[in-house]
Amino acid sequence: MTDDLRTLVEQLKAVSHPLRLRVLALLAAGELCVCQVAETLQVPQSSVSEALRELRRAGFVVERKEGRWVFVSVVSKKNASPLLKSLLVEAGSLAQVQLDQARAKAVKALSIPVVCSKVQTSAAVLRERARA
Amino acid sequence: MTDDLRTLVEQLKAVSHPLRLRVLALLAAGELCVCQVAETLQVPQSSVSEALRELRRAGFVVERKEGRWVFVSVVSKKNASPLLKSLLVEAGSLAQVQLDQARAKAVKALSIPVVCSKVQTSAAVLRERARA
DNA sequence: TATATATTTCGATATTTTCCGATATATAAT
DNA sequence: ATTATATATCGGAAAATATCGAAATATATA
Repeated sequence: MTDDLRTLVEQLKAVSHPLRLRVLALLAAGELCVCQVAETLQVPQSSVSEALRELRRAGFVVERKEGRWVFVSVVSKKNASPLLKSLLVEAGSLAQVQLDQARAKAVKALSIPVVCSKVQTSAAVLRERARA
Repeated sequence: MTDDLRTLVEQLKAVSHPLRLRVLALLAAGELCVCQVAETLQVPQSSVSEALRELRRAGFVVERKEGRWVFVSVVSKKNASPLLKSLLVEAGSLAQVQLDQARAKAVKALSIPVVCSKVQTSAAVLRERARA
């Protein structure tokens, strides 16, 4: 098997999994941190972390560290393959994905990571951001 | 998990496999019968049959029976999802796929199914076609 | 009818993937 | 320093998938 074939297969494998596809499609609506994804989708944090590792390996998402948080987002349009683009379009119309995106909005609105942080932590981050 | 998500995941699973992806990409260059695919890719015929079953389930290929042969091809453009279309574009540029397509041409040129039929059989099919 | 060919399905094993709790690591707050 | 929070990695059992020869099925030929 040639390398280029292997690479494409690996990319397809990365998204042919319910959780990984949901995570990717969720991030298409905007950056989130790992624990926000876990809270939104109601799955164990370690599962989200593993899902993101695969999506990163495939080149579909990138991460940005801020304090103890890791914020993830879909790669920029210029770095996205046509395949990824049409996948996101296709996934974006799924009922489940739309529910997930709505829930993420609610999770974000409530406060910084609902499930894994206290209000003080949120305040600290806001201070941190103001400084930067 | 909602049905629409499950369906998309199944479609992605169908192509996230080296042989299945090769078969699909091979057929993008034109219809072939099962044994021609097996001969072209040099894999057991039962493996090709199983690969095609998955691709059919996913709605990516259709079949047409002619005598004892089963000819398979990619679904028509109007039945192809945008996702399938960009996948075929992406796959079509792979070195492996281009080699496969060239080999299929040679296999077809030699005669009707090289590995699994005799010359008489080929002649019989030509007669059969002439009659139809 | 008997034989050959094309394909599918079966069976059985090997391999990979999934899943999630537990643990480790890193960073921040007190 | 101690504690709390966010994330990553590990371990390993259960489930799913891959693989391919062998048997079954279908169709054509002699």
